[in-house]
Amino acid sequence: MARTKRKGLGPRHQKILIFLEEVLQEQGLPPTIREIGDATQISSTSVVNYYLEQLEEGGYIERRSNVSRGITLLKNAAGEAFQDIGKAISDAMQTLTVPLLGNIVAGEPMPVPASDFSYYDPESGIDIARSLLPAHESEDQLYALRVHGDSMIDAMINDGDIVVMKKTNQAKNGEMVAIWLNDRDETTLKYFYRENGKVRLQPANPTMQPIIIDDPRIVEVQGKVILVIRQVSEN
Amino acid sequence: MARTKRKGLGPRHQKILIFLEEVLQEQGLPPTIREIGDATQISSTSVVNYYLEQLEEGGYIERRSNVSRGITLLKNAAGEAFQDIGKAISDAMQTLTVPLLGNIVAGEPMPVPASDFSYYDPESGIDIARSLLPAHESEDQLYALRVHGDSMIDAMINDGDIVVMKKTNQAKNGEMVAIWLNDRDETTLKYFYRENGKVRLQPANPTMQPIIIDDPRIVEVQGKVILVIRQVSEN
DNA sequence: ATAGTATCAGAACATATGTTCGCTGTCAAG
DNA sequence: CTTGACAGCGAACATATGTTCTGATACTAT
Repeated sequence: MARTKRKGLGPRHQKILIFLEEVLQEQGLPPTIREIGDATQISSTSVVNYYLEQLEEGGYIERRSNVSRGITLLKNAAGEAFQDIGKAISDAMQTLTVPLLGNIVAGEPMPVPASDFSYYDPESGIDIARSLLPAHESEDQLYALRVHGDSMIDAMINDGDIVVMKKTNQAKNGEMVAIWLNDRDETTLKYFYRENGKVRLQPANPTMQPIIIDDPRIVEVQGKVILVIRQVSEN
Repeated sequence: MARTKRKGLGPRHQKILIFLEEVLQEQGLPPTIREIGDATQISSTSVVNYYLEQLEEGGYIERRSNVSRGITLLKNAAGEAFQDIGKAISDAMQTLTVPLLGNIVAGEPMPVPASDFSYYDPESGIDIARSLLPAHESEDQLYALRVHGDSMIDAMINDGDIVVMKKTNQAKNGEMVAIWLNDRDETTLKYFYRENGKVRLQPANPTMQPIIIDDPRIVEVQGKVILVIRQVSEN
């Protein structure tokens, strides 16, 4: 009924992408439609626009409408993700700042973010390379706490360590979670296992014995441990 | 005869420079004159232009005439040269890739980089945000090892943990170092103290007893521990 | 006070730049 | 052959954006 649909990138798409990469590298400023046209031997601005629309659909670029030079390169001609020129976006992609909300102190409930804590004033933050985190962690569910004292020694966590947590109320088997024990008035970090109606809390330190909780209602999951960081002091 | 000449940067110059830096970081696209005006409470485009001219004279920015958004930031408000937009330099500044050289296994000497290992082919690397490291660590002295087994439990280091080390042959008191014990044929991580001719190796776990070495010659410092990272598995 | 300069506003202007539309040519399927 | 999707051109249009001009205000050295 018609011509076969375009499969991949035609030579003009590629030319445009290559030119975009070049210009961004050299000028630090995205080109105009007419500049692209000149560079790629496309005489009409509408045709350039035509290809830009396709590239945007394909996820290669991003455009801001009615903004001059409002083109952002996302993938290059080879399809590799392109570190955006001039943007720290790639920074934000590679490193992630997790708010340091407070301290874990033995005998006190540990700080837990409000259910919506997307806006708040972090006293300070911890920078974590994204590659250290599980792939899909959404930034706004994470927070960090600093451990004070030796109360978490059975979790192999030392005084001064930083734990990066993910806010959650339920634990899956095998996850390390922060748990508030109603009957003892204390917070601990343990591996969580639900076993025929009971809850087994397993210390990270394999030389230590688990705690078996008969009544699951007295355990309250505060969050899930994602990462532990220990900065060994310089002294 | 007239008003005293402007000396340095007025508050508006600074506001503009700061805004420029911000926008470039976040948008990756220089702002228009009107956008600058809005952001800095300058109601007239001519006034913005006025300040931009001054900033250009002062070498803070560069402008391309008759080009929309043709502003390039050269120095920031503090007068520091601004990392060239469009370079991944800022990436490299904030995150640092430490080569993962191998594993620590009980009873085997742990891998130590050759004295010059600036060029080599890392099988893999660990990304660390610079802010997690002591300020002045030079990148090429660092390497990482993964701990296998429970042999480092007395150092509060678990199976699977990653230790970031700095290559060194001598330890200062109070530093946590990797030590090869000649007489026992094993590597351990301990806090190092030299005390009247003897060496005291203190486990990180405060519940455990130190090792006292009478003859300092049987301890061989392999490196110094900078950071310990534990990625809690997802399962 | 007076003059001269720096600072600022607002408008008018010029043009740089994105958007839209009509029209043409090609090609493959029906 | 006809049709319809694709590719392309050029012009017209709308507006986003830099530039310039006139005038007002404030401040300071003379």
